[in-house]
Amino acid sequence: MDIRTRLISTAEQLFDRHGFNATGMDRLTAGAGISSRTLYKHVGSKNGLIAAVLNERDRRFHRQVEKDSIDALFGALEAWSAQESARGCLFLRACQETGGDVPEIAEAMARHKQRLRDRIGQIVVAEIGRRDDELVETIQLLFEGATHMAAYRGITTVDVARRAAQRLADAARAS
Amino acid sequence: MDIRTRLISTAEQLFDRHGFNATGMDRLTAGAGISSRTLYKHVGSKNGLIAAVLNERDRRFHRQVEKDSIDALFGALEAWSAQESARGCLFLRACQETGGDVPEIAEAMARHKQRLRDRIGQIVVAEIGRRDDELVETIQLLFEGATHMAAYRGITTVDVARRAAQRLADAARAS
DNA sequence: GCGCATGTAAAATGATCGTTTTACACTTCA
DNA sequence: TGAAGTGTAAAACGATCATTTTACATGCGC
Repeated sequence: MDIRTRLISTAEQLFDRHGFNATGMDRLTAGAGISSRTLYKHVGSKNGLIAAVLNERDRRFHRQVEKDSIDALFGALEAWSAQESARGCLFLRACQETGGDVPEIAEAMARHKQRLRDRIGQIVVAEIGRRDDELVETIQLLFEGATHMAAYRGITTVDVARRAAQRLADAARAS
Repeated sequence: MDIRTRLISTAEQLFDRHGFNATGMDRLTAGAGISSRTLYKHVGSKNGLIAAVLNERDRRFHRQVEKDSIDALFGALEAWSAQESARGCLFLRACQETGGDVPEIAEAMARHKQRLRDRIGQIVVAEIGRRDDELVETIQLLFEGATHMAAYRGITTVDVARRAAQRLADAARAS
């Protein structure tokens, strides 16, 4: 496997499991099996590594979440939570741990959330045949809620979110 | 003001603004205007301080959220987000930053979430005249979602969550 | 075969971490 | 009067932080 890929992948796991500040560079180099010199050649700094991890995660996330129905969207979230482990939104966590002071990290978060919103917007059109910004925001609320509640109640909460979103879409379709 | 109160209050602000690990003891002592010796006499350790902050926040939060209707519940969340600043759930953040490895912190989080759930349970009974676990979980999903979405979309999202919860309760009442 | 990129190992950088300790000042109450 | 309690200031603790540097090994194209 490519060095950069291996580095970013192990860093993602360590950041997710232990937090960003609590994960030192030595644990990252040891985990990836590379020297610190190589790490800095590839990502420049720890913040650069965090940003790289987020951007890579964003790509993988949206590949998995590229669905056209509410049912499939929350099915994808359920699968994601099951395989990646549910510890809340890593993008929000990165921003919170850095106080929102690192531009490359804050921008990665903003991009990620905007893409999620766009995707839900497309799903709403597919489900009810027209745009409905309030419904989009409500589904995003349920999605965000499920992401974080799964951290302490388990992934069964994703199913509850899915049903609620479905019911609200049904009501919007009928009106 | 009491020393301990002042310490916990300034620590809460610093933790919320900059994160737990990123806030050093010197910034905490300087912020509270006390010596490090006094800090350790009062809370024992940094983790002890975090736990104390969370438990105090839990008390204040539930005092503010002690409402009997969906409308008032989300109104309280809106006020909370406006005055305390919206940076996601501080209880979840504390657990995430410590990897869930500190019992006193993990327990404070669990207690906080259980109390929130109980409160929503009472509201549901008041609103539709009977228990409905699915509705309780859905409202908690919207509450949790609003808490985190407010961090990057502003507090207007709380209003969207309130309306969705209201509509779902109306539907449950009618069925 | 030479130069160059790319890697490693390991030490050094200076700063900052959480925590403890030493030494001293003030109040309170018996 | 004096001991106990509660506070401060400041230094020291060893550990760990992110980052840079020094010295050396490898493989590849010209």
